[in-house]
Amino acid sequence: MARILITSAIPYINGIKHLGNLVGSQLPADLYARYARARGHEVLFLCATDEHGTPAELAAAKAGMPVADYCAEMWQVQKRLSDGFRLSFDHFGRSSSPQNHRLTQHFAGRLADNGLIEERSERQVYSNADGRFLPDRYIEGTCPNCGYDRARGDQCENCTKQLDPTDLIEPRSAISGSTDLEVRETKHLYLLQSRLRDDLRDWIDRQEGWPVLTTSIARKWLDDGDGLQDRGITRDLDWGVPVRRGDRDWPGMEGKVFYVWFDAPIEYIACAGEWADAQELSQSDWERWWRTDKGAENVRYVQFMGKDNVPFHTLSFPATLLGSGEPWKLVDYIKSFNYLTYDGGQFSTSQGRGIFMDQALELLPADYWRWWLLSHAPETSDSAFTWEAFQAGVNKDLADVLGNFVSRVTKFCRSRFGEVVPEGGEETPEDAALIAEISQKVAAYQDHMDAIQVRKAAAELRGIWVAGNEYLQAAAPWAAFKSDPARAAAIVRLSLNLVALYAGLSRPFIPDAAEAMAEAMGVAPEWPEDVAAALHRLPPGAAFRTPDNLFRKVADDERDAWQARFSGGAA
RNA sequence: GGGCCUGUAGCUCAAUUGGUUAGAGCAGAGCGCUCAUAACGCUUUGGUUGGGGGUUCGAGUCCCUCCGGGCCUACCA
Repeated sequence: MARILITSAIPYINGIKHLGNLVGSQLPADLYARYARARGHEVLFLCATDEHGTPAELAAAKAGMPVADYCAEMWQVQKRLSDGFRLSFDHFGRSSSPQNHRLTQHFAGRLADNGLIEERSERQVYSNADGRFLPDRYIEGTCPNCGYDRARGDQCENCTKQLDPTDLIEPRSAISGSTDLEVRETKHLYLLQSRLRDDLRDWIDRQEGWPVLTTSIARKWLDDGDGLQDRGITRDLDWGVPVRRGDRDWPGMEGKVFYVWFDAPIEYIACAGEWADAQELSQSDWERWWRTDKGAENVRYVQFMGKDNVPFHTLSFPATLLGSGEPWKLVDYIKSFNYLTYDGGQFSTSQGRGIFMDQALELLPADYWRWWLLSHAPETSDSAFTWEAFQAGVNKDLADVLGNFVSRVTKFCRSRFGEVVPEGGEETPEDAALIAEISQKVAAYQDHMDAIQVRKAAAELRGIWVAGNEYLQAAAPWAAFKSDPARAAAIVRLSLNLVALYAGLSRPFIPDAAEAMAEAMGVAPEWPEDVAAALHRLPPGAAFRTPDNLFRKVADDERDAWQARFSGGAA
């Protein structure tokens, strides 16, 4: 029994996320959270929307809404979709929460008190037409290197040369197209991460077993060029956490907000506060997860994220926590993921290419997506979504191997013995061998889940399902029924127990089907800490219900129709 | 340009970190079963581990080089 704090990278607010986003953070985090709870650990699983920054302001403007209203509405949308995918967050918060405002300002104050924040003057491009400063990538113009006329202020996408906005020929606002731009002087706060470089490196070096993806990105940032760079943590925007030094004003910083990447990770902590408030708990109830002086010293903290998020979670956020000088809990394990590609290219929000969470749930129930995405999680390299593979995977694994097993067992029993767990018959060495095999496979499954090896865990779970079919085929209760009905009863009894066992084991991956299996067997979907005992769990004579088929198959023509529909262009 | 990751059967992936004959699933072929969603089970075809060179008793694994794919490169998040 341990205490495990789990956070998923918080999804940005400006629209519905696609399946690539989902499989890179929220879905594996949910898998692990569900597993940890099933094993009896105390879990706090948190996620939230990431609401600040320029893209949120622009998306709200495009929707013709005040940004606060837009975010509130999009939070509702994302919450509903999270529920649809059965993401079991203990709380789904918002980075715009009052709790996060206070905490972000608190951290800034602590960092300033510790000499880790510096005010710097810099020159940035201001658009008079848009009435705002423009981040580099929101400035377009002609590339001085290759002549491409839609180069961005940070980099030319055509020749990949890195640019400064002032390098562009005929620069214009990417938002309005206006060329009425000027360079203005503005002051910003910088977090002096460079001073924490050695502390951060020591901390990274102490970690064992982190994915190569995680540590290599962290080391690259620590050692690249002049080493870890200081980072501006404020912006000239309206929407965000107002810059304050703790609970005091910050002279010279009026009208500015903290940079979204400064306040977003802090929301992991603030979200625990939101959770406590929502549950009518006290401050100490969330602090025991986050403060090592208040109970968090024995918490294991695991983060899930896509690879693009790694620098902020390995460096910036730890710098914030370490630099505060306060005993905040640092992450113990960072599980990072590569990208899921769609039919050979990138999922693209702007081009409407790929499948988005709302669309996915219109096509098929959550379990189909959860199973396929998790069993193909991009752990070692980018992995590809194709409709052919998706169809083959869900049809074979879910409908044929698992669904059909439940169907053949329950329907055979119903037709020969009725809808009750049959009594009588001796347990044979064949049965004992199955129990031993399942026990061994469950141990392997648990090892993979403990190590957060998602694909290996999925493969092992599938193997456990397959073992049921192998057993049934070899034991052949339909043959035994004619010569030795008692033996057939024993085989069927064990097989029905397998269905109940599968419910508990499968629940982290496919929670709805697991519930259906458990309900049919008249039990709760519990984790089999003792497999042998679990396989004798159903009392002879107990009633069960033959469930509807757990999974339908994806037909070739609907696969083709979906492929055509989601080929892109139709945003 | 620099850095990181990656390349294994037609496809998707393993391979206990240098150790026997490189393994699974899917797809293909054959057989079996008839309880079941034409499902299940058994058997089986299929590999010069991207090419070349090197180190080693031994290389998918380490080194060099070439070729291909991907990502990151710090003011998008």
